[in-house]
Amino acid sequence: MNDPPMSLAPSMPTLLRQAQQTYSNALRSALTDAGYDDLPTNGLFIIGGLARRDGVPISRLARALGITKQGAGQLVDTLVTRGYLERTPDPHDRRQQIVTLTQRGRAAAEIQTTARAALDGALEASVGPAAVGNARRTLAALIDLGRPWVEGERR
Amino acid sequence: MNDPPMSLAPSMPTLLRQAQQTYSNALRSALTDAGYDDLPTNGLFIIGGLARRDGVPISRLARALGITKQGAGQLVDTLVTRGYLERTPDPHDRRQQIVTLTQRGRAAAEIQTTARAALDGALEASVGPAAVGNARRTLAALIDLGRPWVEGERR
DNA sequence: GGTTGATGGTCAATTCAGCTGACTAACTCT
DNA sequence: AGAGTTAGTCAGCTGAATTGACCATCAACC
Repeated sequence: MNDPPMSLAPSMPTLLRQAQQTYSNALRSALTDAGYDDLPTNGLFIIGGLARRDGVPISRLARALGITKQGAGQLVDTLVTRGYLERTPDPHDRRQQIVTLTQRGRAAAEIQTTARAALDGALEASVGPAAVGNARRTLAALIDLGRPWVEGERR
Repeated sequence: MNDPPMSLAPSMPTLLRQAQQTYSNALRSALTDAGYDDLPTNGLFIIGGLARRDGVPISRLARALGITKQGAGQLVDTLVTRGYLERTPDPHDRRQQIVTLTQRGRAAAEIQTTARAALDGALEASVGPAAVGNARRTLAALIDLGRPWVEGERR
């Protein structure tokens, strides 16, 4: 199509993988430069999520990340010991531990949000806002395509 | 039951992550159904890549996957012991071990390619070929955006 | 022709992420 | 007052990828 004959068009999974790595590298290095160099990979995800909706129980994190609640619990553990998160018991449901950002966590979240916005902006500058909007909708449609499938079949 | 993901308007990294999971789930379950249930995650990637361009040295795999050559070596190891790959020394450069698909590997690659094409097709049916093409180009632009960055920082 | 440096790969030990299984505590429903 | 469900933890484990040390080969060059 657009490339010289030698190179094949990369498959969709490859594109997605590399695109994700692009974001991941950008966010991580912004955080590292700002001194937040001890975040586990999924920590970025949690911190980013909590930046928008503060105070979330662990099991919700687990579902959002697609991992077990034990895994989420461990992840929160390390983020707590590293000073990014706090657990506070929910007064309304004494089973729940509500996870919130500490000051350090909020600072890291802000760095991350800024870095993400910067990359988002660079992408829009490169291909135009319409193309980005379209790509987002296409990705959302793809995810919806997979959703029903996942429920039944995934162990 | 209806427990929507915790983000309001999903960020680009979230979309990419879930989109990738969609592909990953589809390919993996197609392979599992066909009896190839012992592939490690990145094994899909290697097999898919080798389906197009057979015979690749390990260090190239490492670069393509964005992992260390040791990691790639281990991955190839397990894929060899599970019967998907073969190592053969390169006669032109006696340092290199060329990795190729075995019969089993080719069979698995074919299943995977078919499954991927099916999902590609479903996506095109959902949003139209133009939108998919646009999304691919947008992702490629995003990846290019990250590339110069990577060179300097990455090993 | 022998040294130097880059490249390709391996071995060993370790870290890290996430999983399973088994369990307790609290809430909900009847 | 139970029975079932949901939230979370503890303990032990696996798998993937890392670091560090190392060897073999090739390419270049004085």
